[in-house]
Amino acid sequence: MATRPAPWSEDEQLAAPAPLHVASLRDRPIQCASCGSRELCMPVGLDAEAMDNLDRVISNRVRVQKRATLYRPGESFRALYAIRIGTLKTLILAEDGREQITGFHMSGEVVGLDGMAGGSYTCQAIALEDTEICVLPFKRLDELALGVPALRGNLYRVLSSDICHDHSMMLLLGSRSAEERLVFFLLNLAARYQRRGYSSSEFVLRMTREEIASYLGLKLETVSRLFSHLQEQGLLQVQGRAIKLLDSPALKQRVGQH
Amino acid sequence: MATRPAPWSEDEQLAAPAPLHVASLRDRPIQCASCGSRELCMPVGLDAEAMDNLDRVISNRVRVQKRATLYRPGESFRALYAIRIGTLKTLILAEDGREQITGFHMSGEVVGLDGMAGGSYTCQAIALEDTEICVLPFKRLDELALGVPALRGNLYRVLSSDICHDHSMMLLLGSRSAEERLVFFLLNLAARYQRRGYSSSEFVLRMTREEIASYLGLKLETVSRLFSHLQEQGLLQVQGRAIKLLDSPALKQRVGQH
DNA sequence: CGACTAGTTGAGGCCAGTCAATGTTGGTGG
DNA sequence: CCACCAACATTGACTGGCCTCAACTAGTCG
Repeated sequence: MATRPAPWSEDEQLAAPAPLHVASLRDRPIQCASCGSRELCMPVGLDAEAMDNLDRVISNRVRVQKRATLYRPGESFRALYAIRIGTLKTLILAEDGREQITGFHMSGEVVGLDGMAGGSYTCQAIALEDTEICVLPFKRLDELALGVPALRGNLYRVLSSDICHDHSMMLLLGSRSAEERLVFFLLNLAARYQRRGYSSSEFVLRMTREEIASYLGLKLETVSRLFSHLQEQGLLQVQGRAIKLLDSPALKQRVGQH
Repeated sequence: MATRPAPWSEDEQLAAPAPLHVASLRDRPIQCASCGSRELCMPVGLDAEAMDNLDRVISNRVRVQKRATLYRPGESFRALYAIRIGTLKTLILAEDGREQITGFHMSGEVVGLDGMAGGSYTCQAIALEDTEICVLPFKRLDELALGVPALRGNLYRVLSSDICHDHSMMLLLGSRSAEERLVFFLLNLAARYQRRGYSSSEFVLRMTREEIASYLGLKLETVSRLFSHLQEQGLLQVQGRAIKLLDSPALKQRVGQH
């Protein structure tokens, strides 16, 4: 019944050894069942057996150093990557050199989805801090998912959530003012930290002003000015990358949330 | 091995009868194998048997009248929709009433992917002209895909392509000037018409200036002025919605393509 | 024919970008 | 440990691209 093979069906072994800044953690036994991100990640809702099988699918866990690249455009698609600990940015490059950050990703999130379409990644993923990654070879993940509806659902969910995120970014970039963009960004970060058990009102940014600006379609000076402006109004406290949201309700109101 | 059921696993029957402006074409026998869009759509690369099975998955083909809604935010996710003939726009609505068009979709393209994540659609899909749609009940599509790797690949491809499209829109909205945005838009339309066997230099827009503007994060006056401006420069000819690209190479150069 | 929608064009204003100077922070090596 | 340097961040002055508001035209439909 099947016809031509799927593009990722080649062996998932890496052709070349990983570069030094992406070190394997193969020796360390880490399991989904004991991972702090399991409630946000691929194993959500899997029973013990399925989770065991997922552990076996994960070919490798790697550490990506700050500023190092996990994958880059053109590299052939073999795997999805789940973030265990740390933060990544993904970005696309235009022919003329302009670049746009398409997302900041934290623990439990899955990146590399852009590679499933054309056989190779279209984005570049770069660590914003030392980051630990679970490598999910796609061929094996796909095969396991055949027998595990919940895993299949999670795969679909991850893909579709990414689409929804991107849609809301299009709304942000297409119709919102600079201030609204920054406030949305901060509230979104806060919510994501909260889901991970951290404070939703106090956190340290992992990215530079320039990276925030790129993500929000602004210039770094504008982001800097907005931080100062919001601080003057008593809505938040900024000290370099340390952010304290002093009045979340007012911030939410400012962007028409609730 | 499976645990909780996937959210779309309820019966795919519609609870209520379809509204009048979305009429069923159940009686008309249409098959993927004879569909003009098959090379761009879900059946790409399927063998005859798989294509037959896909035909059986398609519960229904419907006609959506111009300006009618195919699905709307909050409506529970049951199916993906493949466009057989016609054009749709998808848009998201902000709480404050602002809206952003997230895509224009033509024959062979699949919409509704945003609904897979949360159990209900987050976008609204509206026909820009009378449009014929193949309804792909997701539960059945998913089941068929278990046995058909090529179909599974197509499903992944459609999802991932959407993500890539959205990324390029984020680059467009975040880093490009109004003129670049419009030129990109026109060149993209041209390429898509060409793939469907139509002229890539002469076509009729299905959308208003305001819809183009929304998609590109601009105002309709700006779009109108840009059309006039590009026409003055001899790059294209505009007569209402009829567009003729007079110098595609120059247009491509203007946005740094090749 | 009038009402309505879609599109064009002009005048003026403002938000965010650009350019530039200065301050701050953190990593590195002496 | 501390000095140094480069990367990061802040702030100001000015500019300009796109938005806003408004008038007008063209086409459509009852």
